[in-house]
Amino acid sequence: MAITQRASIHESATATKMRLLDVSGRLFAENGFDSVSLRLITEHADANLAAVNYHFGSKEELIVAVVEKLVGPVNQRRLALLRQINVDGSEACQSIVGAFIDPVIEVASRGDEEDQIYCKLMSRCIASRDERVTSLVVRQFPEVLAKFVDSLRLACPWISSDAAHMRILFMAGAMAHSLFHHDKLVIISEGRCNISSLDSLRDELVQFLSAGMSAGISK
Amino acid sequence: MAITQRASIHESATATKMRLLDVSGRLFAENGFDSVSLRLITEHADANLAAVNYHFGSKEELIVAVVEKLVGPVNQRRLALLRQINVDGSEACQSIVGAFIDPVIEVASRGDEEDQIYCKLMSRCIASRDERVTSLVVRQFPEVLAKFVDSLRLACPWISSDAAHMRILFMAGAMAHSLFHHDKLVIISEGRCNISSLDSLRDELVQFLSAGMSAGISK
DNA sequence: TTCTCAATTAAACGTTCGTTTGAATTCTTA
DNA sequence: TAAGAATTCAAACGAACGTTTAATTGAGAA
Repeated sequence: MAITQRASIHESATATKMRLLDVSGRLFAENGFDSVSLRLITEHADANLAAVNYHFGSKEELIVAVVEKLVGPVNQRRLALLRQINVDGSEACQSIVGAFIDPVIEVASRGDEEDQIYCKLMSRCIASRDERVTSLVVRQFPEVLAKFVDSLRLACPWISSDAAHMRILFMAGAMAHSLFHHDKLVIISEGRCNISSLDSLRDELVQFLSAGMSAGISK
Repeated sequence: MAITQRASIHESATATKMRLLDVSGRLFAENGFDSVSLRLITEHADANLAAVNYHFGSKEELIVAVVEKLVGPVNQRRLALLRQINVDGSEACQSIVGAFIDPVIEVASRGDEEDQIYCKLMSRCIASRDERVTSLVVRQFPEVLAKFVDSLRLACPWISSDAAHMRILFMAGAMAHSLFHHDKLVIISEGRCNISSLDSLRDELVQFLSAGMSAGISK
């Protein structure tokens, strides 16, 4: 008997489904997961209101799909960059910091759009305390955290395990926050600071963070 | 004629109003501004559902009241600490970082409660992109940012204005993120890291950030 | 062509939200 | 104590949300 059963919800990839993923990413990045309604998403994606529930099952599963599509590749790239580092070199800390930050910058610069929506979405994920998102982060970050802690302690043997963990946390926070809010800096500084490009922000971040990472030997 | 008009909404300070402020702070800190409904707030505060609208006008004005009550004093304390710093000293950067962080730690340690709800609320404000909150932040932080930039550039004259602004942004991000998520670190590290106290986190933060702040002279 | 099933559509459902209302109650003060 | 203002209360309102349903469309296989 020829069984032609309906494809699993996560296997098919129609044009509508991909449009929903793309539009959702944009809107979630700019306005947060809760504030964006399915009606807004489906309007922007030229789809019917029921399309999200049909293709993804629920709004929650849509969020999961959007986040996993974004975070997974970035973390894989981080680990790949980390493996290439010589932890004995004099610039090991800069390389470690770069391995953490650059995959995000790359994703942000890859898009054909002007605004850096992927930075904002990524930062939103890191900074979120929403259970739907943090459960994803908790699932995806242990390996990244462990590997970066190992590399950091190889490069800077005087750092305790607890301190190394905290410094990775500091790095993630500084990166997420600055990628998220650097556009507000021109307002809060009342025009005195104008970040020209993502690359200049990246360079300042690396200089700042690598100094913090290796702190403590001379004290 | 003796006009006894109703007091302005923001002047009176009944016990109910203060209970609402207190309970709202706790719930907002733990669950975010949107997720917490007026019904949940008024239940926890032993008040009627209409109490918030009566005492504050709207939920939005309640949020403003909660945030301003928290952020205002912290920023004043920051500026006070900053004025006491000798920017020529060898430990100027540590003092600058301390002036930024310690007021938050003080508020967090002041409460009689165990959990550090004020840290979380403060971090939620800093990290938020909610218009209601960011407009408050944009209004309250220009002076703090400008003064910290000035002090940093006096202590480290080789830092450009743009770089100084960015480093303050990095500091705020690392602080907000780590105060917000340090409780998740034990999970993500799979038990390998256990932050014992807020003070130990503070000390690591200061060491990390002051190194980042003064980075660049030897390059 | 006819059948089949994935995809789309319009409409409605039940819930939750912030807000409003008007009466009841408590507190103040003359 | 009596009058009036301040506060509390139960109840309801309209809007917005995620979700579901049943009918319809459209393309590929038999």
